[in-house]
Amino acid sequence: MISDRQLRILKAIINDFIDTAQPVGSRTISKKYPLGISSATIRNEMADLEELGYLQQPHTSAGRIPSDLGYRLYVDSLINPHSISVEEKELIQSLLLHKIIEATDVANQASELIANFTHLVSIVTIPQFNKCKLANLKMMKITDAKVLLILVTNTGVVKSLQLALTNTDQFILDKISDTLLNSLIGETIENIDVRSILKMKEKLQGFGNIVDYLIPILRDALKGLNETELYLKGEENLLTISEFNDSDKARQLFNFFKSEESLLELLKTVDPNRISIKIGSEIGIDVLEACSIITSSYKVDGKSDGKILVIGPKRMDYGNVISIVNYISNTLSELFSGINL
Amino acid sequence: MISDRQLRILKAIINDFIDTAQPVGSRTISKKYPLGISSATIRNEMADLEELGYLQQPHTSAGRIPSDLGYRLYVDSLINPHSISVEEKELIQSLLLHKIIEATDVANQASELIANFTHLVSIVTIPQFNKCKLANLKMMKITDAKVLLILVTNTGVVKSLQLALTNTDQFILDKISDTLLNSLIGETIENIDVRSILKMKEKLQGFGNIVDYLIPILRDALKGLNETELYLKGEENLLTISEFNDSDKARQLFNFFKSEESLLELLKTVDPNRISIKIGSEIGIDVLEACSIITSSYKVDGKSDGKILVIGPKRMDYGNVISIVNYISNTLSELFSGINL
DNA sequence: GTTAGCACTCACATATCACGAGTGCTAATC
DNA sequence: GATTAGCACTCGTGATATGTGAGTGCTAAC
Repeated sequence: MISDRQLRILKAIINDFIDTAQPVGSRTISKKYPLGISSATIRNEMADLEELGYLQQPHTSAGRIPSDLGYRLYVDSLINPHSISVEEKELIQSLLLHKIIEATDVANQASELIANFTHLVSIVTIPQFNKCKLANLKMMKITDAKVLLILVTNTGVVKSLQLALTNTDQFILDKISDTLLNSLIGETIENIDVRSILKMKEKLQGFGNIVDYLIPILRDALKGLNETELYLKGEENLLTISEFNDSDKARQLFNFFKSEESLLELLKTVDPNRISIKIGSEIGIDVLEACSIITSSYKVDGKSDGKILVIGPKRMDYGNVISIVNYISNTLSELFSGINL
Repeated sequence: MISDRQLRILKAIINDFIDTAQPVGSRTISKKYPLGISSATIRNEMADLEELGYLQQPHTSAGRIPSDLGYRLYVDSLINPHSISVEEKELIQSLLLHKIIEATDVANQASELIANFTHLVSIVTIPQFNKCKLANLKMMKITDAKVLLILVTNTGVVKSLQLALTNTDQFILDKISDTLLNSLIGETIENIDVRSILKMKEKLQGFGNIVDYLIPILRDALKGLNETELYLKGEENLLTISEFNDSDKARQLFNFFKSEESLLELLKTVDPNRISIKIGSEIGIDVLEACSIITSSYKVDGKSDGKILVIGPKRMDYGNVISIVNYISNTLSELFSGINL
């Protein structure tokens, strides 16, 4: 087992390393942290902590740095609780709750906010639109060949889709829109299948051929809605992180972030039920060996749906990141559940 | 004056430098380029070219690199004409002309395309929406407190704006939308002022108080439309460019790109009438001293409006970039003028 | 159990050196 | 007179040696 004093020393070492990015020596600890013990004693404890696997030495005559196991212990029991300031909360509220209407904009803005507050890389996905219920629907003529289909969910999320529909008239589009809305309102988007559209064809006797033409287009358009979209922000922050300012490391990470498949794969591993932290090798991805990932999710109508992910070096300010992720995920949950709309 | 042979040598040197990023020596030129003269002769000519200011020597015993003046001569008269392949054209067409409907998406996609094709940094701005004519308009209820105003221009560009409007009914919104559209159709967005909205108030006698409430909201929403929006893509490409893989240089550029004001300032200098190239010091911005910028613009309804900007190292493949920028700007001009819609 | 003291280690910074790519100049050649 | 071969010279780069110091582990004293 690990003693109380060892824990305090470990915490001091990790805090110092998070600050300085340099291997921490025993003298540094004894001078900077008021533990009331000499550097020699700390040296002994450090040797023990290394044997236990919580620390490691880059080379014989260097100080210690935390191992993944050390970080694990740290995040599980040692991080300083943090809470974000009122000003930050107000900024988040004002940016997320006002002036934004499309789900994509919300996710985009949220991701930007997280990246700016943490100075790390952030990913936010938008909730699976097709699990929401339809609340409003309109078709608008755009040009002679294009029609815009606009869908609004009961959670206040807007999606617009382009349909290739020639020779239509706005009057007819309005009629069809109204009929469609009346038959489909309250239905979840994913349940809007050809069957339910066909049913409504009867009600539109006068417009038979347009409806025939519309059905497959509508079906294809709705199918496209269940792709996961993700919003990645703050890549540029990687450049200011000493771990990655070897431009090769940075490039590797940039390339990883460029590949949407890799990111989707990574997103699949997010535990939707709680904030979770993965450290270095725990992530299981070579490129991210030097990183830690903090994940969370937010709920739409009580069901967990959208995901939040922050990627940074292992020596990140976990307390701070957690509090920000937490606050944003709560805000998004409220937002998409319509509480604040 | 500069002789024909000197021109050929200068061209060879710049081409080689663009390839290798290394100072070019006389022997390299004599071996790689079939100019039919010996390295000694080339050496003499290079000394002359340096005296004329077209070349410079990083240090005494190194080869030559082009000066800004050398690049200037090169882009003015020596670049190899390039034309993009049919496959590339098709890719651009298919990505820009299909599935996209909002102006923001078009600019976003175009910028992404340019960045991918050139492996450089690209900026595309969207046309001043408020100079276009209104073609369609609808208001949609989203939640009890929010209404979505959707505007469509005669060029097929869609903009949606959120209005804070409580206690409305979709039926009333439809009525108001129709009346608004009827009075405003064909009007340029910037001409839709309070006066014209007021005029239409008469026609909506039954909805007096809602209209009163709506007018200031509408005015504010329309005011927000003339902000320049810009889409920056390809920053990550900077990392693979040897000029910037000193992570400090890269960071400086990333910071520059982060600052929207700097970029808007830069965009102001774009000559709307033709493709233009600025090299290094010609740009007049310290951070971009090592860069060249290629700018162009595209037209909406015959008036030049949107801007395109490519930023890269001085030793970029000018011919290639020009052809891509050219093609994209033409495609966007067509797109926003509705020819292909 | 704690701490002072000391020999030891090793990354990092600095100085030194050899190499070679590239130059300018001169003299021979076409 | 233009071109080219030849050669001494320059100087950045990369390799090698050297010194410094932060930090360690261990021992012995407290």
